[in-house]
Amino acid sequence: MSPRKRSRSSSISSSDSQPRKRQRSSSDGSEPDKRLKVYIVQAKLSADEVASLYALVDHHSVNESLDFELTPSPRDADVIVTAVHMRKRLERHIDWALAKEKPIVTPDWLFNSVSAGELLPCGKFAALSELHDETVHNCPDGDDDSDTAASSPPTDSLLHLRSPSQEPAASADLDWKSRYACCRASPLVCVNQHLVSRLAIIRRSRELEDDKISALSYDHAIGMIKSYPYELTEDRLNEVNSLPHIGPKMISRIEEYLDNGDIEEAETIANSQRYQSLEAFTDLYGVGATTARKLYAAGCRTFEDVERYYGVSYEDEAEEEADLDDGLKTEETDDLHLASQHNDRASQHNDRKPPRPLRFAKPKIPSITPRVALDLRDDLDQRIPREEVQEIFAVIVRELNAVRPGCVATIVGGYRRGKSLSGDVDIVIGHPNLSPTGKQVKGLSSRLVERLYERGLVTHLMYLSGFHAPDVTRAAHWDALEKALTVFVLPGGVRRRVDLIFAAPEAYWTAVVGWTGSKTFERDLRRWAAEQKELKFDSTGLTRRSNGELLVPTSEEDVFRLLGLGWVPPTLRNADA
DNA sequence: CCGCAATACA
DNA sequence: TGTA
DNA sequence: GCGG
Ligand SMILES: O=c1ccn([C@H]2C[C@H](O)[C@@H](COP(=O)(O)OP(=O)(O)OP(=O)(O)O)O2)c(=O)[nH]1
Ligand SMILES: [Mg+2]
Ligand SMILES: [Mg+2]
Repeated sequence: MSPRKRSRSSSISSSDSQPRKRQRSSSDGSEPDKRLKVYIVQAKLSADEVASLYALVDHHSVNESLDFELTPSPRDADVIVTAVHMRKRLERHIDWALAKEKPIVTPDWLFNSVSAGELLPCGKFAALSELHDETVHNCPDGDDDSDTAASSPPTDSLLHLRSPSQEPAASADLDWKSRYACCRASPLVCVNQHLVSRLAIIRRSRELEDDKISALSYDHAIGMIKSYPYELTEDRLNEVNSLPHIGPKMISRIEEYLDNGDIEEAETIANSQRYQSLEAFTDLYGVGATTARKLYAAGCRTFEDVERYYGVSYEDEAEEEADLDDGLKTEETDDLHLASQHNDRASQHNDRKPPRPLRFAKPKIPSITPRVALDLRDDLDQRIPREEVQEIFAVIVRELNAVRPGCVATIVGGYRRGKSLSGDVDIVIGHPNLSPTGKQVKGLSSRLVERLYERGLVTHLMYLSGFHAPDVTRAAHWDALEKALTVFVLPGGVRRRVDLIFAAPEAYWTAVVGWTGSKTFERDLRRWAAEQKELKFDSTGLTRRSNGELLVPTSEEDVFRLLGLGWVPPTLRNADA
């Protein structure tokens, strides 16, 4: 989202970069394609285990740093995975001379590498002890021979360097003049970034003031400028003027910017008490624009005011335990509740719905209340460095594989688009092959969250979907996704928002696309699908509008193909400011 | 003039 | 109304 | 605020 300011202290410090002269390296340093070829010896593996391994490998998986590929021939393999431990047994599948030239590892090497987010040293995973030395020598871990073993800086090197740059080149038919963000290439930082960040202030103000349509217009204009490949100058005005979503109003904004190096309204807004207060209030989880305006109208200007308003700290939480999660609890001062229960009276007295949605097991996981949100603020308003995102991801994958081995997971959200700091961690979890309607994932959501909670890794649960009473009135396959929105903490660490999205196999790739963003990119994907292709796209799937037929993509690229779109790598989906 | 992404859940 |  |  937008750069969060350190609220609190005044200092206006507009630290935005000035109009750039810097050339962005156009070639975008893509790698010479380092896909690691994996050969899997099926012997001694159950069908399930084989399927799991194939799933891991086949879906290049986990994050962009690891890129596997199945190979049908051991001779072409960079690594051979087997559960066989004896020479005689292995020789039935692989020529011994060949075996000595390859790293021969156990399936655990693959799982653990995926968990760690990097290729691990093979030593501990040698499948045959008598080939241990050869295996170590041929191991694809780290960089060839330099053998810094990658063990000292555990989850770094490979990952950190490779993730921001992206893999396959963007499709040729991207067009910066298109009116859909999903047809354009939008880098994280564009050549006119300073202008973009000024427009973003106006946009944000419109949003806070509940002028959604105006905000949308600025979203569109910002998106156009983000993908405009030239530095804006007077002589480009004509060209820019002819761009979609750039009308008279936006042109006047741009002209003002070119003349004065800034936009006055943006400056005024940014300096206004109201804007600063509203912006700060919405940093509180559960406080949106509407609530922020109400707080402001109630006289609040600073966080101290809000704390007072909601009843200051301490608040013995003795009575907190007693009440159940969704019975309304008249909390806080009479007027402003954070978004919460607005049970229409109908269901209030009516015992229609399942009396107990089968409450999450034993010790209830704390949910979010206004007080909790205030307590969490100091942690949650800190943004998350990439390295920590990877760390959190590795832990979650580790726990996930304990709960359901063979799952595939991908970090999505801003991280995947290359942001160096993220507001939260978004993870899509799937089990790409196997089982028609996600029997593998259903219910996984609560099981994983329970486990994380028991281990002290999840402290709060603000949202959990996935239990379904036999409610008939469910149109599409909305149950193709389960979500858990959590507060997660590594031992001794800062508490972080972590979103877990569990996808049924047929929804896995649309979920990846749907959760990679950016937000404007997503809206335009849906618009494109509807307006140009008579398709309906959302993170649960892609359907034909005529007959509702479900189109099931087999890869992320396939999602774009089915939509009739050129490939846009995640790092070029940054259509928002 | 009308539509602008999408939609279940708390 | 807020959330992804 | 803009596109159709
Ligand atoms: O209204 C929304 C909000 C989110 N998303 C998708 C796109 C977005 O990229 C993704 C993850 O949402 P999140 O709020 O985590 O945003 P982000 O892009 O990951 O940025 P941040 O670094 O703030 O988490 O979910 C939508 O499609 N519509
Ligand atoms: Mg995110
Ligand atoms: Mg998120």
